[in-house]
Amino acid sequence: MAIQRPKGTKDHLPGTPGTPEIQAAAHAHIQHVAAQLLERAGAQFIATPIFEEAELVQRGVGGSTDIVRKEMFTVYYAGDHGGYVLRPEGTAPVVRAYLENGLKQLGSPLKLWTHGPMFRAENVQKGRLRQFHQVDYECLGSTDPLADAEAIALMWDIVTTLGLKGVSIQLGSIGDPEDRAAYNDYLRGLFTPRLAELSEDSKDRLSRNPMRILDSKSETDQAIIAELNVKPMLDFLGAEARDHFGAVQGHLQAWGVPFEIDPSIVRGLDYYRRTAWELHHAGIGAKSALGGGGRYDGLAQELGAKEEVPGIGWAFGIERILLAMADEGVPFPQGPSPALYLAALDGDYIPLAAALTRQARAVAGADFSYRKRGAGQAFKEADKKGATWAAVIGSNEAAQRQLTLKHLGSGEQVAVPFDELNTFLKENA
RNA sequence: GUGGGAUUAGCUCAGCUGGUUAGAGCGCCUGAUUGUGGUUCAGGAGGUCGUGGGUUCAAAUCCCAUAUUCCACCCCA
Repeated sequence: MAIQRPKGTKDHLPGTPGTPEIQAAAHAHIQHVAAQLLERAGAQFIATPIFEEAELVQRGVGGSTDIVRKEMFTVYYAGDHGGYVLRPEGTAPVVRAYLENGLKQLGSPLKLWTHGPMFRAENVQKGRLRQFHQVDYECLGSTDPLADAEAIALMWDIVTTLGLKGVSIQLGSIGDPEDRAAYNDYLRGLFTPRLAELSEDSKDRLSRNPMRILDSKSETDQAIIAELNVKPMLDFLGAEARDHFGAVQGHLQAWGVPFEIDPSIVRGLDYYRRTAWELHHAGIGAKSALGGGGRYDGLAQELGAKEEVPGIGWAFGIERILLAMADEGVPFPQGPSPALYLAALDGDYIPLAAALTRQARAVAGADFSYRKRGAGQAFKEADKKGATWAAVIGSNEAAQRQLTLKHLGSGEQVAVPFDELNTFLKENA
């Protein structure tokens, strides 16, 4: 094997080899289901470049995050440009495009969705790739808790429509920036005297992001946390954030969307505030998050907008959805299979088979053999291609100007004149 | 970035303590099959044994490095 694909990437293949994670048709299915539900909800499709100015990611995602500190793919070209980055997530680019193109003119709030590859230079393990694919939804221009609840409900509708049963929504609020600052101060005050006892990771967390200490996997850390009787973030919410969080929960309950309050939820990107949530599934490895989202009312100004554009959005990982579906044994639709397969019994009739096939493609999937085939071979090929109907063309068919179509599922045979073929396929494909 | 396991045909894997032309099943191609598929039978293609180096008369097998992958940590989708 001379050249291999880069570490942490997957080829999306036709057919059904290996896991659904690499099946092109399975990826397309997820996108299709998401597209349908999101567009029914009024979300409009938007696509942004795969690469962006490095500064967009640094300011949007946040300089203290692991994404910016150690996971950026930087792109240089022959010139003195400082470098682009392959986008690691979708929200900052969508907000950038909204601001740059004045999409406010389309009305407010504006619901947008996108999908495509994202890039993070991480170490690889199951469900964790360097190029992965996300479906991304953003609702810009509203601070209403209805926007939050609707976003969460849409995500829930997509995973349940896909057939997943084992998904849970972990919902929390990280408050407004001043609430979070107060909580971080509280945590630092609590943990600093115990600094020497904390794990190495948590010593580092104490300065960068104290909330992360709370879900440390270290037993000694957890013992200290239990001993200190740490208050949850939710106790520090200001009145507005608390009311907002309560309203979000109320809407979800009214709509029958199940969720669990997770007071320790911490999202990895700096721009989040107030509502934050994750979708989890037990069957996809150590990282059980299928996706997550949150509110990011400060992001637009961080990117240089003069006026604030409140927003809320989420993303889920298509590969992780596929792993979850495989874990539950949820079936996937396969790639395209023709409604009709034709083969000529004699070389003289190959042009006729080709012409009829092309005619049939006006109404249905159709394919034919380039070579003359024996009748047995013809049906074997048709079967292998997953055709619904198959027929051979020889002197009889050519003389009578009709096909004997055989239904490969039932074995039933039907005589269909050439000029009624398309009508027949339209009704029976 | 850290620690551990794995890597032999397209896929799943066998290959004993080093020994001559590296195997199986599935899949693929051809034929039995100049007029009816899923079955069966026969034949065939496909391998730098992840890569590079070392030890040895001799390496898929032992040693070192490296790549990829899986598991865990960090952390995210």
